[in-house]
Amino acid sequence: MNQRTKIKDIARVAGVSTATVSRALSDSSLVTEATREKVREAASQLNYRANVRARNLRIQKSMAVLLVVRNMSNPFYLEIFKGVEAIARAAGYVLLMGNTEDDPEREAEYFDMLHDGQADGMILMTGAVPSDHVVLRPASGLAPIVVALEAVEDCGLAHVQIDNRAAAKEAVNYLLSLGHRRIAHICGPLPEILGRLRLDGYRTAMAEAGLEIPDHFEPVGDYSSQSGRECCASLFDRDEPPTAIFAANDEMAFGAIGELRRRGLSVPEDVSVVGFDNLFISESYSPALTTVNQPRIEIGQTAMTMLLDIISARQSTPQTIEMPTELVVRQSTGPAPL
Amino acid sequence: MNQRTKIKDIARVAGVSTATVSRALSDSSLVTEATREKVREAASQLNYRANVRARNLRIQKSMAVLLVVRNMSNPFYLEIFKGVEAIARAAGYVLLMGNTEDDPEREAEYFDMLHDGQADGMILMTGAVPSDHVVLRPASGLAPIVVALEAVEDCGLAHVQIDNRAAAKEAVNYLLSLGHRRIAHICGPLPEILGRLRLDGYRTAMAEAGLEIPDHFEPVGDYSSQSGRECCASLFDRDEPPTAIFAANDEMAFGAIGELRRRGLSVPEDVSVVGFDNLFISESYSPALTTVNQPRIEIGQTAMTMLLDIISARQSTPQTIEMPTELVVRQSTGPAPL
DNA sequence: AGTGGTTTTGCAATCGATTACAAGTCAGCT
DNA sequence: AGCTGACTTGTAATCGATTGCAAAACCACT
Repeated sequence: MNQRTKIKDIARVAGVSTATVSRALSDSSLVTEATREKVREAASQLNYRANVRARNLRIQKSMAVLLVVRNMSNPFYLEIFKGVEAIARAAGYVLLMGNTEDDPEREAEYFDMLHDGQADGMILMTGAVPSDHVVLRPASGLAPIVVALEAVEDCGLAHVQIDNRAAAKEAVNYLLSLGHRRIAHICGPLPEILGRLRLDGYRTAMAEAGLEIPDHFEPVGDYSSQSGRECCASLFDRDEPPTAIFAANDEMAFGAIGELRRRGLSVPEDVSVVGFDNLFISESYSPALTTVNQPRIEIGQTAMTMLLDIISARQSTPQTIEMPTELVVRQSTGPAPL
Repeated sequence: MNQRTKIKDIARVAGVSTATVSRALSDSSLVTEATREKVREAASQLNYRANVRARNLRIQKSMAVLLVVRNMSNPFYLEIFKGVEAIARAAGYVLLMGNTEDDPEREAEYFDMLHDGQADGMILMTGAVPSDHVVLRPASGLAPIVVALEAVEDCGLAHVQIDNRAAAKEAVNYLLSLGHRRIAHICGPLPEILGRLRLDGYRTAMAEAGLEIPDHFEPVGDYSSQSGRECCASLFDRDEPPTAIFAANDEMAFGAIGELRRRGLSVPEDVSVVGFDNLFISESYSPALTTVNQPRIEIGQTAMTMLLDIISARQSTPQTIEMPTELVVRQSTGPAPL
């Protein structure tokens, strides 16, 4: 049922050759206005739409880009999807979704899809790259891949990033400016570069303020709110608990706030909490969460724009673009208690 | 750079014809084990992957399904994506994302994609269907379209739904069982069937309990937390405010809770709040939100499974499957105050 | 009418696979 | 040896568009 009329039918009805039909419909300057009109007439009468599969084979493109994430149901990606989609569709590309679940085999599959022509390019939001895949070393030019918000070292790929270290540092500095001294950091998983960079920013800010970080002030979570809850509990089960918590993402911050409330502590009067990401929900959380905003829509747009530049060979060296972050101060932070 | 080796190259290296190569690689029983091995050898040596574009043209499929939503950055869809993706990939299909932003033109575009063979099927999560599109009346069989969580009347399309009315009723009944009598409902937009069904469930429950609904107890929001906040304010700016609020979705419930807190009311001691959807974040909200769970992963899986059945012509009449919902009781609800 | 030049059109190759059909191979049997 | 039938392989058509090249049409001008 997918296909009915083909170019041949139009040609017959309009009384011209298939070549002319093709040219007329693609607005080539090689056909007279009269012919074009005749063809258009026939086409719309027959409800014609060019078969994309045939065209793609012929022009050697698929007009599709792959967007690959580690976990499709992570809300963080939503607006990135949106940004990517907007630019892609404007350029006539469709968006293929990939979900790796951190499975190396799946990751490789998506690279294969690039290789076998199912997509013309790929935006990667998984930190992993198959070590030695053919698409990584194209015969000429740059691999049509943009790594977004993750970092792959020494791969010769284009990147769109934020300065995680600086952003974390800014968040901690803000807490310091409120008079907090005992500030803890709920880390993300440390095998990942992201978690390490944010931790590093935290440590740097503390060091520059001349503060020692107690041993147990750096519990490690996994970005889930449950882990935020547990890390928070570990902080408050000991003496001299922190007066402020900087969590490596918003979800862990939510977990921490829940745990604090469970313990009868109020935010921000007793403890201040800062998150990272500025999820859509952070603003309507109560208390509204102070957090580091990542310009996600713009990140998506930028990544897709870069990818288009690479695909069309406008760009042939791997660029790294850094997007600005911004600390959004809301109600979950306040002056340090006395 | 996308394509390098083709079937011809393999044929040459393996010393057989292209037909044999094709057959060997597709595990046809028409080739001897020896030949197959020879071909496999050559293929892996040359790093061969079949060109998907060529194959798709020949077999007249695109092995892609379209997932079309109104707004890509709505967190509600996340797990549905995931469910759809899981089934699709298991069946060898890739997932194309569509985003309509409620623009009828865009909606039509996605139907065109079906028509011109860019996708083999479509899962629609927009309530809208172009009134008279060719794909809606295929020459034979059923249009390869499944409508999920929205309803399109009289369209002859397959549906996956939940019983919104019953679910809403159950939520309100629960509040009634806690002793609440003044229960308000923050509605979703009423032009949409979803909003009307939930409102209807609320009214039915109230009527069956013999309760009158005051005029202003049905403020209408737009599913945003901001609108939840405003609707809540409108309820509490008058005398005899409700002791419980049933919001048509979780985000509005969050907004309402924020507003209640701002007014110094505590949840659930002073006011109980129930949401709808069970967003990922609702569990870690504080207080954890009592809400109606929709089995989103399963909804996605079911929709995709139905679609596959239609595509493969295993199913030729438009079915409607109803998925079960479940009231998840958490901390945002409690006994009615005296 | 003939010439040259510019547009328009058509023919047929092409993209790279799959597959119907024909042809070839081989073993077993009389 | 010749025949039958089962099993492999190869040839070439096909999917439906795009496009290089050649042919045709048209126009203006001598």
